[in-house]
Amino acid sequence: MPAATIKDVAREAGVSVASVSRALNGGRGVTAETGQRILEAAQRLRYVPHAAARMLITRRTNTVGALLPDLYGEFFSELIRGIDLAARSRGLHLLVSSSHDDAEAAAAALRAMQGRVDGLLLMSPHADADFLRQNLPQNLPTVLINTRLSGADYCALSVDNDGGARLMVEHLLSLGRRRIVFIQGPPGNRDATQRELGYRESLASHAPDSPMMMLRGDFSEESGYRAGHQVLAMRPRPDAVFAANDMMAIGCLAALREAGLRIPQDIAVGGFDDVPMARYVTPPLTTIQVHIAELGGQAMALLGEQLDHPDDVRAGSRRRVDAELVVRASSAAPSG
Amino acid sequence: MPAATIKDVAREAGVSVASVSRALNGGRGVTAETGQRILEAAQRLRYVPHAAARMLITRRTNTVGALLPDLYGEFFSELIRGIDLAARSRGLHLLVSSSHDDAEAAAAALRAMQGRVDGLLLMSPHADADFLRQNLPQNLPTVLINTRLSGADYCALSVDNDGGARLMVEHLLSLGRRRIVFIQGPPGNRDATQRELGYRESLASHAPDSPMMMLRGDFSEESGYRAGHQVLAMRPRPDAVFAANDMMAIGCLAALREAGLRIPQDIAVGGFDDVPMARYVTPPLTTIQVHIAELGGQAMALLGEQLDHPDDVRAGSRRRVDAELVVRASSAAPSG
DNA sequence: CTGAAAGCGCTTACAG
DNA sequence: CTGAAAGCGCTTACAG
Repeated sequence: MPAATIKDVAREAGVSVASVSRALNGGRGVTAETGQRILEAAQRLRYVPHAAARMLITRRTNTVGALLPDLYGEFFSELIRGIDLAARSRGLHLLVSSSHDDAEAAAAALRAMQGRVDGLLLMSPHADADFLRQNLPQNLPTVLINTRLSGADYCALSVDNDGGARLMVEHLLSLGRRRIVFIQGPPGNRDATQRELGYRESLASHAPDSPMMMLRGDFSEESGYRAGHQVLAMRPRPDAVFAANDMMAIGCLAALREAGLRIPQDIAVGGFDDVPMARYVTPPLTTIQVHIAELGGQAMALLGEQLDHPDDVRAGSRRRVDAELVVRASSAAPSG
Repeated sequence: MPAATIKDVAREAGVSVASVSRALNGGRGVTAETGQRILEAAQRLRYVPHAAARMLITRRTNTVGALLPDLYGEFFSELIRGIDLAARSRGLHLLVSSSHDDAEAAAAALRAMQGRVDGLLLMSPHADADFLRQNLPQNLPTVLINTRLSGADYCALSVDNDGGARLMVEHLLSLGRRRIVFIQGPPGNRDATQRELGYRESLASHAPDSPMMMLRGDFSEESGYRAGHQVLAMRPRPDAVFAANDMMAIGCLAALREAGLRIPQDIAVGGFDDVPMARYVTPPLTTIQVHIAELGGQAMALLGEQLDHPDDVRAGSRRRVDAELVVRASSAAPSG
């Protein structure tokens, strides 16, 4: 037997469908007594309003879409969880889509979401200004997460990579380290670039005499390991390494320890991300923690505001999620 | 300006809406020439069919729902990724919902999905037979993932915990270990119980003379650490530890090493899950790997079959995803 | 307060 | 091949 419709409820309660609709949507415009009768009838029939019909007439889907580059790994896991929680608390459903290999696939995913969502959370390497102009349905509330976009047409939210990196450099400097080498991430990667910028800025302003030293990496543990070997060959040897992410820091740590260096006595090591593993390597890794779930939650909050007040969207509004220094054993004063 | 509708396209192309619909849905029933004209008009207007209207009339949402207990952590991260990939390859959208603290919240989430999805992937601690009968919309194709349900009314998919645990025990036995202690998971946890069962079965059938030894744990690293101390106190000391999950194995490893035991020479340690960290502890952890993404993918495949052939649903069909032994340095022959 | 009716944007028999 | 029309299940002015 097919699911009950509003007609069935109306018949069961002996009223019109209009009254059923009113009773079930807040109960305004019906007497308490009719309302009660309708509610009971609906319960008896296990009536659940047909979502599509409601969407069609109200032009509201009560759903938000999340377009992400991937779902795998710590970062996305936390991000989507933050989004999910915030969406649920607003009574919104969450439609996810990820793993778009190229811009065309991302565009298709974007199109496919059209009409299914009231708003969009978008994080994509393809999301430059052109792409958005081409593919984003106009008037669809959208919040950009961690995109490289600098334009002022959309709300955007990102991690404070720059500030986080500065925290790390200042921490290392405060320990008395003066020869801090930076292991870069993949060229063109936005996070990596911003973290490097923070390193440069902080060093320039707080220790103008300290040399800026860069080693190439690609975020992989292996590249960190290789960079570790390069560090070993540098003369005079750096007294601290700051890797643009934890995995490289971990690889570097391994290379340095294999060579017999004591950490942090001989050389301090810092990373970025605070992956779960950071606490488990030997010695535990000093790093920068970002509250990713909060990133997702705040993005959802921003989107929620747009949904509630479509008129005064503060397009171009930017917000950042703070990063935080987590000191562990891999960094300490040279003496001890 | 509001989004273009099928009427706009019809007017633009100078045909009826019926023809537009036919042209855009496979092009059967229109001449190539008209079809072409319609396609161009649609493109010009950036026409995207209104999803809700289509759902309403076709009774198809082209969406599947995934109800999960959580989204956080390695397991769910991989699971949802496997689901997402498989869904996309079938042209299906993915609606997710998670973190239902109690049965009532899970029920509400289930109800909210009604009418929004063509099928359901369900993994929930609350999903016992009663719960499903009460809350699952009838006739909604559903695949249960890793539920404790033994009934024969639904398709179900689960991890082969039992077989995986047997692999580990057989491995340890093959190394000559004869006193293998098992660290249990949380009481009532299905995975934990099945893994323990595998331990018992395997020991009983392959080494009936070996003692069965159980220590209580709760899947946390701390509980593994505590269990490690208990292991140290046992006389004669076990020559191998099999923890019901990796985190406990890692905690146990720490306790044993702190006490000066050599691993694996003095005692071998095995875990279950193959979390990313397993490769990074010292020594790297021997464990059981489960292809979680495959679990998600296969669940989606099972659901896809039901969607394609609603008539011959093989309700009650069970399937398991294999587990695999990954040997690392934490286990080896006692000699070295 | 209540109901009849229009209409949201589609698809699909049904005629022509 | 093509179009007019019905209808999917709702909500919401509009009357009464």
